[in-house]
Amino acid sequence: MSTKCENCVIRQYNALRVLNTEDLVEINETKELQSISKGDMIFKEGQRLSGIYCVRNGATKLSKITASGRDQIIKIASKGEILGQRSIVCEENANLSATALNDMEVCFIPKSAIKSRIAHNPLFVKELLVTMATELRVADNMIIDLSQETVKQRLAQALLYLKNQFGEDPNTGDLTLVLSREDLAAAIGTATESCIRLLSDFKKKGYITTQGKNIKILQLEALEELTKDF
Amino acid sequence: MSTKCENCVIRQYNALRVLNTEDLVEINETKELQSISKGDMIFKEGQRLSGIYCVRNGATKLSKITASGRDQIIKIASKGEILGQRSIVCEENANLSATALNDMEVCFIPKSAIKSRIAHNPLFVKELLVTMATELRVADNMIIDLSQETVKQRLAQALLYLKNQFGEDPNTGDLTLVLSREDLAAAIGTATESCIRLLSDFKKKGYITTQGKNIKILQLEALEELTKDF
DNA sequence: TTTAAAACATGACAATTATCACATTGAAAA
DNA sequence: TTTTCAATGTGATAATTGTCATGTTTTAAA
Repeated sequence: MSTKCENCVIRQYNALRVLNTEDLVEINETKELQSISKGDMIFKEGQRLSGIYCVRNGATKLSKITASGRDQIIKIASKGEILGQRSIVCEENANLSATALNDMEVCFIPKSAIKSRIAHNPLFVKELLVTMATELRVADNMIIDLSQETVKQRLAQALLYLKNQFGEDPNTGDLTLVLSREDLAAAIGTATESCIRLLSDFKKKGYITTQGKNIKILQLEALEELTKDF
Repeated sequence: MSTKCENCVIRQYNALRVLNTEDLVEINETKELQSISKGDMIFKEGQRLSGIYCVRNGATKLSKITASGRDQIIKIASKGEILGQRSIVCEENANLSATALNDMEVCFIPKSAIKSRIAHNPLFVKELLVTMATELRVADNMIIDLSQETVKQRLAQALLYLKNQFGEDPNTGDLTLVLSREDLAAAIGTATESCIRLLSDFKKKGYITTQGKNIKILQLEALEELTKDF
């Protein structure tokens, strides 16, 4: 896979797709390819960002940790998604932390290059706007889920989301994106023990099987049924 | 207060502020001033919007109702805020319903006029982008609150928010924006009965007094203390 | 003003979920 | 390989919150 922005296919997934060759050449000259190891933090809540990160490979959690010590995952970003664009647009410090869920490759694009595109390329701004508006809808719906659905329903939803978004191993049938029980709990907004307990429950009922951290969905329909409110 | 967009001070509060006179004259010709009575729905989740609404007076709740019958308030919008811009930007149906919390005056601006500004005024798009990005931060933080704070903490926060955002009656000291117990419960994501019970609790402790739907904050510090996690 | 309906309030109870304690497993390092 | 530590898993229990029932008050309409 080419590391030149002009030839990069990743950008088809995000707002960078609308940039012309001239813009892309300029971004390519300033960007920096970075390798991030599983568990490493790309940036931390409250930190001033000096650019955005375009995910080439791997997945990251965007989360916030509170005084009570537990953290809540707002979003899982993967291939093609951009991190930090909200902060750059608002000229604010990061509101969330980004932590690698597995080994990652990201392209760091300095703030100046992005700001310059925002200033001169209206089409790019429009694309950013649509992206941000879509993220807002997703966040609003997450608010609804958190306030209206039980932990069991949210776990079922999360498993279906992981299957749809990241797929299953063609050999084993296990969910491709492997989360620790702690991260899975943080994604659905519950205590780790509650999450584990419900996974055991799902196992007992034959909806899933587990092997270490790996999870395999056996009865898709049962999980889908759970997500419906009666 | 003038009803001509060119002279309207309300637009200082939103993205319309960056439009030039020419743009404003065009919008003024197509806009329509509407009166909305308390309790009326401006638009409903799933509905196709034919424009945006600029709030001149009054307040509205943006909420979503689920199959289980309860609704969750995502946001309270008031003077100067724009409703429906997310849907227009994404060309999607409304994700939330907007219901008047008191009598309102809104300016309806047809989709075509807004789309035309988006197409030709990069500065306007940039402003929309910043607005949307800010709303996204607010939504993300609401997710954190819902998952990490207790109902009691969220109620304390909501009361403080109502005071800061809408103020208190200079005579009585009551919170200016009056919400039904049901709406207050929907705002903090709990059952109406739980909300009422906690209000009674706050009364017993002397933090607040109530008279009908009116609430007066007596001990600001006590409520602020509650919002802190130990 | 009277009456009906809606909103508010509280008790009793059940369900959900968190917390603490501790056992077991698995993964990584010595 | 052995050892060590973190992650996973389970039980017991408590705290929080939701639900249902029912009475009271307020509001709006006849």
